[in-house]
This record gives sequence, structure tokens and C-alpha cells, in this order.
Amino acid sequence: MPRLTAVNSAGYNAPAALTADPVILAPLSGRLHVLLVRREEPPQQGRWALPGGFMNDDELPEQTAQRKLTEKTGVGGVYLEQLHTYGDPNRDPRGWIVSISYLALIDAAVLHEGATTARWFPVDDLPEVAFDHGAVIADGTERLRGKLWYSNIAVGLLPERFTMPQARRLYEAISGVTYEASNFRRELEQSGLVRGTGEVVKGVPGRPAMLYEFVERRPAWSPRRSRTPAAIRAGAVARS
Amino acid sequence: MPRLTAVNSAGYNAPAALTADPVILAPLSGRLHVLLVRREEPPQQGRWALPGGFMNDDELPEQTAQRKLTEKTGVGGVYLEQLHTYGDPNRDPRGWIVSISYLALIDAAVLHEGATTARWFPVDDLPEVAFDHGAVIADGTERLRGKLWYSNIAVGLLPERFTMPQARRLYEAISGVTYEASNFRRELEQSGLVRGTGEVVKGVPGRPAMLYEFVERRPAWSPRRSRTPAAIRAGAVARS
DNA sequence: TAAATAGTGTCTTTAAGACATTATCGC
DNA sequence: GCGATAATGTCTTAAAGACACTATTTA
Repeated sequence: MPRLTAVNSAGYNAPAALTADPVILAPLSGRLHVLLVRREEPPQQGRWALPGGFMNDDELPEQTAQRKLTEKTGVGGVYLEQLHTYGDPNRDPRGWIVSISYLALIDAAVLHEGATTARWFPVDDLPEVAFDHGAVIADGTERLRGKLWYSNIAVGLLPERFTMPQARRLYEAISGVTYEASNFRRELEQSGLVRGTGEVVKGVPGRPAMLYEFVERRPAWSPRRSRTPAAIRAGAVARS
Repeated sequence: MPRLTAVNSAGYNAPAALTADPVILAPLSGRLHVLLVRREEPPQQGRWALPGGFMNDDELPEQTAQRKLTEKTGVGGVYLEQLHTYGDPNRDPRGWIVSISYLALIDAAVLHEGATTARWFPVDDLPEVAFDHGAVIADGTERLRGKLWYSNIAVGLLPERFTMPQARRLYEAISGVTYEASNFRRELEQSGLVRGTGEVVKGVPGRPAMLYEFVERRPAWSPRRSRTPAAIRAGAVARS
């Protein structure tokens, strides 16, 4: 297979292509999984890859990520956050191809398995992966776990109204650790991200759980107070 | 000026070029500044721009950022962290040119003014800036301020041995807020990033200040404890 | 000894961690 | 009533914020 090359109209070597690669994560059976597609053609045929692809000159890289994700998996309309750009000219055997990666957390049920060849893999038990996608997935997982408590990134995975135990199990699946139930509740309540509705769940054994909802379903940050030294209040005088 | 274009060996449009653009920040006179160079040629002649430039096919984007920074400003050997990639095909009037930005915090004294045309500008009082560099600078400033207390990113700006008031004034210049002196001291000591040397400063009015040093001068994170709910200890049983 | 600067101590409030206790369901 | 599940209360520790006070220098 010949190496893909490009030259621009000024006579300089140009990158052969850009790719946009979405890292789509979802909790499944209590563990964090990533969505991969099997490469059916060389190079790296048979390996599993992120569902990304080449960028056109009339779209934003994020749009490319969205489009490729839909084409390859049927999943669409997810909120993507830019993750990292991998620019080593030797990272792809096909040529100088730079990858811009994006991150999303979705509900695994959004994927209609059977309709595509895409599959979920636990992030800590990956198959043989193409290119440098292993590192990309690791970067994505780390970013997601870092943001979990500082944003409402988990919002999309919970129903409109949810219970604390439900939210806790979700957070546990994403972070990979177990939380103490009452402290979890206190923390999530104090985060300012959620609000209690007056209602409770019915028809299940055990004490009925109260229902909560997210204050803001669009991407938002937790207003939790800063952990850096207090700035001095207006009017006060700093001593030196 | 004709638009720069590129086609790859498979016949597809390719990006005309990649640029790597360093956002070099430094505290100066108590305010955060950014290093810019004046564009001497079209497009956007006369505007001020980040000291970046086109990437070659035999270097990593970070190396490009380093090289361009040195060529344009004489500044070299700084620690660069990838910031964001700007991929809108219309962001640059010359053509489809994608920019990968990098962030560094340095000592303003490293720049030999007069030897270059590069100049420092306060980040909150910029001149007319080229392309989308205003947004890039804003993103860089935000990232720096977010990292200040979670890393030793400010290390490079302090001498080998420094005093608490010195460190405090530095942190204040970067963050743009004023800290209460004794709380600042406690916070920085507890961060684990610094260690007291036994010595004190001499020859200045006032009580002599004690000298500290950073435990680690290479990029590092503060080991401050997590602010997310405690994971349950091994051996304990989670109640549901 | 006064002015200037740096450092210490400490009181109060808030958040975090651990865990015992109480509440409310289906059966 | 019993098992199951959810929610509340609270005791303890640690961190953060505010600020009074003490210490050590130069001029």
C-alpha cells in the first residue's frame, strides 16, 4: 500500500488528511465501555478502531466526528467535547494523518446492536486496537473520570427523573469505585446540579425512593466552591 | 492573494497546512501577559499574532511550536502543554489551515526585547489580533488559571529558592486575585509542592523571609486530596 | 524606636468520612 | 411481621476563611 501524500498549491508537503475520532463511552453492566468498530480493510484489518474518519473541507472537525459516528454506528446527536490532537507524522502507517479526538458519554441503549458491526468493549479490557487508539481511549477515560464531579456530564444517562440510588450506581459504573450511600446523596445534593421533585417511586419493594431531576440538562459545571485560597473580599485590605 | 489548497495522492482535498501556535504567558508588573509578534505580511498585516507557524512533515506539532517560538522570539526550551485544536476550514483566510495550540507559562525576563519584534501584552488588554487568536488566548488564560493550584506550573517562574510573599505575588499576578497572606502560606505548604530550606533572606527591611524550594521542578500535580465522595475502603461493605 | 515586612496562632465555619438509626415499601 | 430498600441523623476529623497578634529586620 503506497503512502498517502499531499502537496499544497505553494509547493509544500501538506498533511494527507485529518481525521476526527470520537471516543464514545457508556456504562454497561456496571463498567465503563467504549464503542469500537472492526476495520474491514487494510491497514490494520481486523483490529478495532474508534468510529471516526476523514474530515471534509466544508465541515468542522466536530461535525466530522458526528457524521462518522452516525455512519458507522447509527448513533447520532451526541454532545462531543474536544479531547486531544494526535499529530505525530508517523502515528498512521497510511501517511501524515492527524487525528482530532472527541469525547462523549452516552446511554449504551442508544446503540442498536445488530443494525451495525459496532460493539462495546470494557475500557479496561480492550481487544486489539488500531493505530494509537488505545492511548486515545485511555486519555478519554481519564478526562471523563476527572470531570464526573465537576459537571453534569452524567445527566444524559439518567432519565428525566431519577433516584439517588440510581444516580449512585451510574456514578459508580463510570468512576469504577463504590460510594457510601448517604455521603453520595449529600454530595450530589450539595453540588447544585440536581433538585428534588416532590415525588417518589412506587410499586417496588423497600422504602420508596424520592425522585430528583437535573437543574440543567445542557452541559454545565458544578457551582461547588473553589478549593483555592480565598480571594480577599472587596473592601478588605490585604496585609503583606 | 489566491487561496492555498492541497490535494492528496488519492485525489481528495487535503488541509493546505497545519500550524502550531504557542500561547506564551508570563506575569509582568503584577498582570498576566501574552507574547505576540506583529504580522509583517498579508493577510492581516499589522495585526498581532501568536508566534506560531507551519508544521513540517518530520516533526511533532509540539516541536513545531517550540521551533517557531524560538525563530520568532528567541525564546526556547519551554514546557508546552497542548491546549486545543481549531479546525474550522474558514478560520484562516489563506485556506484550510488547522491550528493546534499549546500553552506555556514562562518568566518574562527570558525574552530579550530589542532582539526581536515580539512584545508582551496584558491578556485583558490586547491589541488587534490576527485570525482567531483572541479566542485562543482566552482559552489559554482560562486553562492556566484552572491549573494554577493543582500543579506546579508556576515553578519555572520562581527562583531556585523563593519566599512565601514572592510566591504569593506571583500567584496573584497569574490568577488576578488577592490572597490572604497566612492562608496562602498554609495552602502552599500543605499542597506538598514546596519544602522549606532552613535559610532566610537578608539585607532587606522587615522581618527576614524564609526560603522555600519546590520539591519537584518538572511538571507535577498537587497531591491534594480528592474532593469527590470517598470511595469505600477495601473490606468495608457498601450498603445499598 | 518607628516603619516595614514576615510569620504564628487560633477561632469559626464548612465539608468530608463513617456509620448507626429510622422509615416505608411488597409480600 | 419480615426482608428489602431508602432516607435521616450525627459524631468526628480535616480543611478553609478571617483576623489578631508576635517577630525581626533596616533606617
